This record gives sequence, structure tokens and C-alpha cells, in this order.
Amino acid sequence: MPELPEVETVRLGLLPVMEGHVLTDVQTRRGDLRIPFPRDFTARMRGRQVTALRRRAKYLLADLDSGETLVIHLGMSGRMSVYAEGKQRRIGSYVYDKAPQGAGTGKHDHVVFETDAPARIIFNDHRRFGLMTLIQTAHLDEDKLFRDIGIEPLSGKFNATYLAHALDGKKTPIKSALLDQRLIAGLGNIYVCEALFRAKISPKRLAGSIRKDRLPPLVSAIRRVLKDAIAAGGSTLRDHAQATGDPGSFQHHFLVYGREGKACKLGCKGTVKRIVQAGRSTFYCPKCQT
DNA sequence: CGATGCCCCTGAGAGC
DNA sequence: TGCTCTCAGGGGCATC
Repeated sequence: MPELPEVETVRLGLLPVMEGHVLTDVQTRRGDLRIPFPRDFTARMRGRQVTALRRRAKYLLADLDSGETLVIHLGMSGRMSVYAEGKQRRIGSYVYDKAPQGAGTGKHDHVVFETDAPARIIFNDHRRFGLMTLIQTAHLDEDKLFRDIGIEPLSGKFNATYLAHALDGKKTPIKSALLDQRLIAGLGNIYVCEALFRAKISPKRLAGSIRKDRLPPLVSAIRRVLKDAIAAGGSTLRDHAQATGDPGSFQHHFLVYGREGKACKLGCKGTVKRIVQAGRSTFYCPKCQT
């Protein structure tokens, strides 16, 4: 599920009930997700205030006043669902559900947070490819989870000059290069397909062979598609939900993803094709993307 | 250095 | 209705 826009969408929905709030209780319902929870996981969070809720690549980062940061990765199917009561149900533009009977006891509800907003936040992940851990905030950047991660595509540092440097000499297809988290942080299969289509670059083209004058449009396409997707609450194919429980809607704006066999939306009379690159589906228009 | 394939795990949807 | 097969947004790892 979650690529940068989905994680950012979840972060924005968690912000009102997490940032500045105290974790009054944390419960785990099993001993591990993709990796085991660290020692004393819940005890190290109980009673701590969340001083900031950030995002890095596809990770959510909740800085705690203890000097540790709760690191959350949603994997493929992870959700963070917020439930609230009374006036807390509407905060700004967010409307949270009341906790239904048994909220947090579902088969794949793995971690339950209570905050003093007050709110209950349930992490649910049926495939369990997600992870949660605690890392010293001051040493996050050196941690093995983060030390090799590239720049944020929505930051000012991401530009054609950076991209030229990152792709220089790379003999891998541009599709694979853009998915490489060491080069650009947070892009996943959907948004790489969409960005390459918008920039009219073939996913098969070798990364190092792209003419320099094609990089500014690619940078723009990546930024545009990410921003538009965040504005739409992300893309919901199967599992993604915003913190409010609402689906995202950017899937309605896909130009190529999942459109195999359908007409190219640029009106070239061509047909969208699906190929497999590095074990993952790539959708593109062979006529428009060169 | 890069490509490929496998693995983690579960569920949805297609086809029979 | 139910079985089996394929596939899924991520990412780490081994192997060639």
C-alpha cells in the first residue's frame, strides 16, 4: 500500500491526536510484526509526550520526550485508525469515528495506543510486513534503517542537478532507479509509473542514458504526482485508509497504473502495456514514453 | 555494481 | 459453494 503520499496522509490524520499529546497507554497484541518489538517496547512509551510527528521516506516518526523516537513502517497493508469521542471527533477538517465495540481486538489489530487527546489509535496490519521500533532520536540518521536513505522528493534539495548526479552512470532501468530508496526517498511502484508516464520517459530506459534536458520535467512530474496524491488522501487500491478511516481518492486519477490494455490517456491511440521489472508490475504507454 | 528471485504474511479476485 | 491459483502498494537478503 503505502508509498510517500499514503504515509504522509496518515501522518496528517494522526497529527491532531498525537503531536503534543501524551501516550497514556500502549498495548501490543503479539510479540512481533516483520521484526520483533524491542525490549520493554510499551513501557518505554507509556506516559511519554509526542513532541513531533514526522515522516522520513515511508516511515512515520513520533519523537518522544524521553529522547527516543517511535519508528513506524506500514509495510504493504498497515493502517493507523483513530477513534475519538465527543468534541475530539472533529478536529479541523478531520472527522474521526467513535470507537466501535471491540475496536483494537480485531484479528490483525497489533498495537493499540491511547492518547490524552483523548483518542485511541489502532495499528492494524494483516500482512504484517510493517514494523515498529524505538530508536534514540539523536541517532536516527545513523541508524541502519535510515543511514542509506536518499533525499526527500518534496524537499528543495530534489532537483534536476541532484537527479543527474544520482542517475549518473547507472545501468539499471530508470523504473528501478526511481524505486531505489537510496536515491530518492518514498517513491513506490504506483507513483514511479505515474511520474514516468507524465514525463513521457520509458521505464525501460537506462537511468544513466537519459538526456539532461529530460530531467527537469521528470523532477516536476514526480513532485506534482506526489503532491496531488497527498491532496487526494493517497491512493486506495485495497488496504490504504486515512487515519479517519476514509479511503484516498487518487486512484481515480491514475493515468497508467492498473490500466493494462486500455487506451493511453494522452490520446496517442496507443495501448497501456504491463511488463515486469525487478519482480514488480510496470504500466506504461510504449508510444508516448520513449 | 546490477539483475533476479525468494522470503516475510494474508486476503482478494479470477477461473474452474 | 468451494477449491486452487495468482497477485498485491515494501524491502531485506542471497546468489549469480
